[in-house]
Amino acid sequence: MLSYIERINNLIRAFNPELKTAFEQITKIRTYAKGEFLLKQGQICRKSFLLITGVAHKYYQYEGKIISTELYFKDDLALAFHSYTLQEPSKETIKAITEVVVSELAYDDFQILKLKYPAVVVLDLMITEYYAVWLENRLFQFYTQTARSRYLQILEKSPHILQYIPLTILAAYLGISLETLSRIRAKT
Amino acid sequence: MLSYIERINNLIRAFNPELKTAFEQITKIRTYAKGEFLLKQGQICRKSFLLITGVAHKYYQYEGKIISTELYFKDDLALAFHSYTLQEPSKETIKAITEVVVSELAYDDFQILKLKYPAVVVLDLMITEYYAVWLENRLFQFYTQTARSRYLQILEKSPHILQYIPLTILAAYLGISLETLSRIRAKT
DNA sequence: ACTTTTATTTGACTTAGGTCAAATCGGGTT
DNA sequence: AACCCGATTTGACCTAAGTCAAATAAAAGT
Repeated sequence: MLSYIERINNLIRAFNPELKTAFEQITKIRTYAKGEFLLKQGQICRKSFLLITGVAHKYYQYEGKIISTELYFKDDLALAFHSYTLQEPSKETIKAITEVVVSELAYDDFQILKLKYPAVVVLDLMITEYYAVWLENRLFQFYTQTARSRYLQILEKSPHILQYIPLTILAAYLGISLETLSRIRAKT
Repeated sequence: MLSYIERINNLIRAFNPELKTAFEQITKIRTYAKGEFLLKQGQICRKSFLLITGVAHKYYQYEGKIISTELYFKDDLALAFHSYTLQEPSKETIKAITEVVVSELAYDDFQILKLKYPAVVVLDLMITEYYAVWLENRLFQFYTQTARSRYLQILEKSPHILQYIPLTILAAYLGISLETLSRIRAKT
């Protein structure tokens, strides 16, 4: 996702103390071991996960293949949007690639908070807006860029990704086969 | 977009009379002739357009090619999301394919309404959520479906599209070349 | 009806990326 | 040091879709 985190942080910082306390009370720090699932396909996504440390991966399977939808790092908000928003079973799985520490927040608690504090609805809207912009951007990249330039762009913008992510996952995230990624890396 | 319009309509129906009046006052019916632009690339998207009749097309140019991002029919809400949300110049253009009648609503007026009525923020959130789900779905289709099955799916789900849309635009919307579309249509 | 323009189809050829299978490379184990 | 297992690379071949160019077909203008 984009670094909309600053804007959102500003909004949160402006929350009154009462609301801040309310937030802290429904938020829970938790650690997931490497390889553990934050959400499994078929489950309803009832929590959002704000990554504090580590790397996570959201993906689904389609006709045997793994299709990556998102990679999460520090400060990213991980959730299966469709499932979370409509509280329906998720097609996507979220898995910890490294050990991951998250701040968890239950959907229901968040909804209750929104009823009580209109400012939280604004927060929700902002997060959703930025997710939509991120999606538009990803779609744009798939329309206009070749596999190679998508790879190069990641190299440039987020070289840290390569640190932690096995090539299988990176290939899936780029929407190409492992072999193609390997060939791209060979040249250049 | 999905037919989220019902849910949204429910929400709007539940608005109190005062808010309904306020809405009507800032909303304006307008007609665009076939070929006219609702928004040009480079402009800031300062209005949203709810289509009442007609068909419109959102697209951008990239390296000489036209890339379609959305087709709008009756009850669809047309706007260049990134530009609208951040009030930045738009990469996208919105054009009337047929004569189009819309209900226009200015960004600024909508923002003011949101400040005054929290329910409008909820409305905005709902619309944005459904747009994000629509985007996720479109991305999913590009990942998993071939050009042919994307075409067949449109044939099945929205045959009315073919009524009004020249194949050039449909091809762009499917993310394929005009020739490929023509060949797909030849078989089957 | 006849011309001009625009939309669509068809043909020949190219290309990015996929698939399947085999070969290497590492890094732990013992 | 020898072995194993997953990760990565390399090779040979295939396919969906793109490109460019030419041929029709359909619309619009006169």
